[in-house]
Amino acid sequence: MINKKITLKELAGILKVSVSTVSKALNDSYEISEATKKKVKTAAIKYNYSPNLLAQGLKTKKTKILGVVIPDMRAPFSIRVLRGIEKEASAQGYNILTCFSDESLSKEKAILDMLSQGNVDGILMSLSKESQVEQYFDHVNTLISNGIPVTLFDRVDERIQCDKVIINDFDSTYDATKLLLKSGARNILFISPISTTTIGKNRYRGYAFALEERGNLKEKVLHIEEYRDFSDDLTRILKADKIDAIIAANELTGISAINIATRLGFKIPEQISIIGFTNGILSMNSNPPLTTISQHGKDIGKVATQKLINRLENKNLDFTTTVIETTLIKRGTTRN
Amino acid sequence: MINKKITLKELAGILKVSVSTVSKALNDSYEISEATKKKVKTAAIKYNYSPNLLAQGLKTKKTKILGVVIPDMRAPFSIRVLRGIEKEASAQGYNILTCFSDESLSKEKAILDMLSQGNVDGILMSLSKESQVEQYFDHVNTLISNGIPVTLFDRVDERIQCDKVIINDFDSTYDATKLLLKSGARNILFISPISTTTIGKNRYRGYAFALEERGNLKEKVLHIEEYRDFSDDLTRILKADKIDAIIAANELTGISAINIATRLGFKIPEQISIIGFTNGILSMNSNPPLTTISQHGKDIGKVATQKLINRLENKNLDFTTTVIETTLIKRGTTRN
DNA sequence: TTGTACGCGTTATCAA
DNA sequence: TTGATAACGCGTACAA
Repeated sequence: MINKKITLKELAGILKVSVSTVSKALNDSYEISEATKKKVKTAAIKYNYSPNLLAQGLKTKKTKILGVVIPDMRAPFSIRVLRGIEKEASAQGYNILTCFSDESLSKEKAILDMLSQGNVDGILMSLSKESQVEQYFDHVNTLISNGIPVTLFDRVDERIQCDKVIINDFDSTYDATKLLLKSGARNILFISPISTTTIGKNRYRGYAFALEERGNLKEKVLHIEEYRDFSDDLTRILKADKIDAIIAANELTGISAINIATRLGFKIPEQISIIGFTNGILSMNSNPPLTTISQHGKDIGKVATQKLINRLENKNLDFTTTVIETTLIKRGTTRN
Repeated sequence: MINKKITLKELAGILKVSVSTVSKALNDSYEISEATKKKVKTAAIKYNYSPNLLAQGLKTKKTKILGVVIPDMRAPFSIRVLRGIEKEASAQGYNILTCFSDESLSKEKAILDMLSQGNVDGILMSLSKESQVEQYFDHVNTLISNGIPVTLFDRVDERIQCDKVIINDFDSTYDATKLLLKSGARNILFISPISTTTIGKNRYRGYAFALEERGNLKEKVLHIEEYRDFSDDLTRILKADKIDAIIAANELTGISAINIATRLGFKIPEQISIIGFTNGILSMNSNPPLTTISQHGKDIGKVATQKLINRLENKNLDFTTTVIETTLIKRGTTRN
């Protein structure tokens, strides 16, 4: 019995003016006198009017909704990016429609299909593993050529022409490896659950390049499956190879490495140093706290959103790629 | 240059039939012959037709979008619920529009305002702290009386008449406390960053009741601020009071308690047992792994979504409240 | 300064 | 079995 929804037409009826007068008054059109504007606006508040977004969208072709496609919501990094996106979007008056592709190409296709049916003004997305493995991007390119702006973040591909926001994955592990070398490590193990993604490859390259540059050091790489227990593999390697440092290609792997090594009796960081990725809640609360490469997930989300909205509101911009620099956050799992 | 969007009208033009015929054919109306149905459908695929969701929504008053309002996306529990929601929703052909109230009443109002403008068929939400402190729920009740179905989960209030999904917070801490007592603990500290919420109060009550039942034991409660470092307070208490067990009212607090106690040289669980909340990624990866009360966040999300969709598709149901039972997951921070 | 009339892309009603 | 036509709620060119 409280304030029921009211339409423009009904409001016009009450005020005994035409629909268009009400519409224009509400939109502050110069054609309407201040007097009626005021009258209409107060009535709008009194009768609790608010425009129907669907009708408005249908008319203006703008919904003020941004589609977000994320491959894996279990990843703390994804959540940080999502927070950045949501915050920036809502600050700019946009809402977000969040979808998860579960790293699957077919789900990704279905999502883009749905999102291209008029609901969203633009799309923020990170490619699924499967898309990257299959190197299939037609669905994304179709979307773009259909006129829906897309901003890719984190997992991107050069075969897709659009705005992009990435981190310098190569540099991140290159720097991390150098730090470990400087602190005396000589047997650095690289553990990666994301070897199939472009990002995973770049992180590996940064590691490998630093070793090669130093000369005389052997690469040790452990490819694992995401969200799978790898304690047996790691235990074997730790015992056999006199590993004195570990770089993990994502946060969870870094945390698990700490736990496994600790359980085996290794002192961290005295005997084994560990560096992980993502300055997330896990790293801050591990024991000891994990030294990580911060990807500034929130910034990525923020910048990606800004770029997308910028494109929505200003046509004919050139596509650009923004690189967010990573930062090494030193905590308890590395020496000095 | 690829498959451009096409409308019903254009498709009708191509096929030289009327718009309504195309619409009906696509919707498998009994009025249309199989022959033309087939013809229309293949043409629809060929010309890449898909309905404009806005127009469809405007017409049918259904958008197949569920609004989700969550107070705090940093909470691992929220994320688990969100996953449950997303999964169930997408399984049932719904999409979700995710919003975060940041525990703020004014943001919560703004969000509901926006969501009530036609975009969503129904809303899933958990109340913000501020709403619970202020005991202000008019915005939610207005929404409901405006005809938008709402399902509340986790943080609910009896002054809001709608479907609800909750856990038995009282039982959860009651059981946890009993377990600790049984294992020999006599000085159990309860740490809570959520004392202002109904849930926080119930969790406290479960703890207090178990102590009272046992008789002769003193309550020890530490109220803290969420996401704030409480090591000083805890250190003081741990040193002064010979605490032998801790119950933390949420996951992050439990993890922090482990770290602080460990840093002070206490052996866990030998000297201090710890039980936390939420069977999340943090608890599984702490050192030692945290014994937790699993709230089955994904189930909560799933059930809440099912209830909402059920209401959307079947009118005039009575409101019900579903209680999801918690489970104690014993891991490394408790004895035997 | 205000009002009329049309269209956005659909579905639904009614006639043919 | 098919087709005109109105309507959903809004914005806007154009007329008044």
